[in-house]
Amino acid sequence: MADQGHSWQSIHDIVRQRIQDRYWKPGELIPGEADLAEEFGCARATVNRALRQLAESGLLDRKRKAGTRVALHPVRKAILHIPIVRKEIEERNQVYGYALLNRKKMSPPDHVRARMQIASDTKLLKIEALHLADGKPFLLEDRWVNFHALPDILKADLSVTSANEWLVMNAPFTGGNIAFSALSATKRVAELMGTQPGAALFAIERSTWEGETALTEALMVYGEGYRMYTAI
Amino acid sequence: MADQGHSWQSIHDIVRQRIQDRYWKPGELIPGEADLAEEFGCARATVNRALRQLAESGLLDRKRKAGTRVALHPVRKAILHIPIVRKEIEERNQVYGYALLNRKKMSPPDHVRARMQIASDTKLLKIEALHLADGKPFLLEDRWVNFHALPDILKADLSVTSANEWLVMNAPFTGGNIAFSALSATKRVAELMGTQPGAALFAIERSTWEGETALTEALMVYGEGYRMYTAI
DNA sequence: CAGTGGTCTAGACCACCAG
DNA sequence: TGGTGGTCTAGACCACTGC
Repeated sequence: MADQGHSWQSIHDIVRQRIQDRYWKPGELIPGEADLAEEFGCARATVNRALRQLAESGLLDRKRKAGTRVALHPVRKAILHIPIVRKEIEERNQVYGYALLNRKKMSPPDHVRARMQIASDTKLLKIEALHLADGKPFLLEDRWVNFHALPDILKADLSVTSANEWLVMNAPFTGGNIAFSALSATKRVAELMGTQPGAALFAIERSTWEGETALTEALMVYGEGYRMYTAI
Repeated sequence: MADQGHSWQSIHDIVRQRIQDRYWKPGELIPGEADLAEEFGCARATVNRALRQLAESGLLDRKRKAGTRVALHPVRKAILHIPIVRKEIEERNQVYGYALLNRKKMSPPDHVRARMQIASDTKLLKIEALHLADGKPFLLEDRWVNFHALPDILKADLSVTSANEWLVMNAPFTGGNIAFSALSATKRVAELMGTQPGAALFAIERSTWEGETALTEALMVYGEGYRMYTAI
């Protein structure tokens, strides 16, 4: 017979409760897996699963030999789900619209070239597009694409499918980074986004790489009042 | 002997590579755990561990009976680590400073009362504080604390330890949410933060709950030019 | 060196749900 | 209702690291 004792979920919950109740205090060493397995009447692997989950959540610190301790400074992790823009708008039950403003091969400015580690005589594909929700400006996409690494994008009809969406579907990447910031609307951005110059806008900069090769770098400027939510 | 075949990590990497190489295409059904276990010469549990990890990363969709498919729209998740402000500044090798601007019990405005689901005659502890990096304004903390649920905070010396830090160390919570946004500096905020009125500032609003009880709600306004980074 | 977590195995039962 | 993933077990070896 299997499954006589606790499930790893129930052990997870019990341990979390003990941490919350300060039965085990921050920094304190909790019993080893073998001891807990005996207490809960289950296999050590089951305890391991529960404690591993709690460690991933940042509630426990685990080290071989040293044992398992309640995290002193529980790292608060917020997991942001970054959807395709179209889906984000459709999930709000709004009608998605899209307008390609600009698309041409050109030499990127120095700061872009430096970040993407592109040779000085190399051109990139510059794309500007506006994403609309219910006909109103929602997001301004300003992007540089390394088409030498992604030649297929030159064949894509970017007036129908956004570069954002094309890349998600067609450009596997191995890594990258994201930066969130606030920026002040320039006159041009304000006109495009239908706000006043100087308005505070939420922006995301994203760069993605495949190995050592930069694929794309994008600045996504959201409309005024946009908020990005997540649960913790 | 154990550990003769592949490790779950190596299987994880192989499968990820196959997805990236389009050996298994988006939406496609991949072989079952038993088949893969045979192919890799390991136990099914090992394959399970690898595939579970990939599903958590959003690369696979798994369903009982239906099998495992390559995710059609790989959800891009960004994990934000939200540190204690002091640690964030110290990790930049800057000197942390802190100034308590305001601390008193008072009735919260309606929108705060509504969000926190506080009875209309209930007072909360209102705290304003400025966090400094190398003596310059870094973050403005504007917070409401439900001291009825956290009576100990009334005994804390918030002119030494920030409410932010006190709460992290002393207030276990079961849930909450975070919103990121951009806002325009009011005259008062601009004076405190040393910027011009109207400057675009990055802001985080956080609320935390223990069960059904709201513990605290905070608006954290960062200095001009602040960027929040994370890898993907 | 010895104790702890990390992992793997072979086998088993079960929950779910598409067909 | 049968196939698939989800989980549990008892036992084992290993890797890391504090003492």
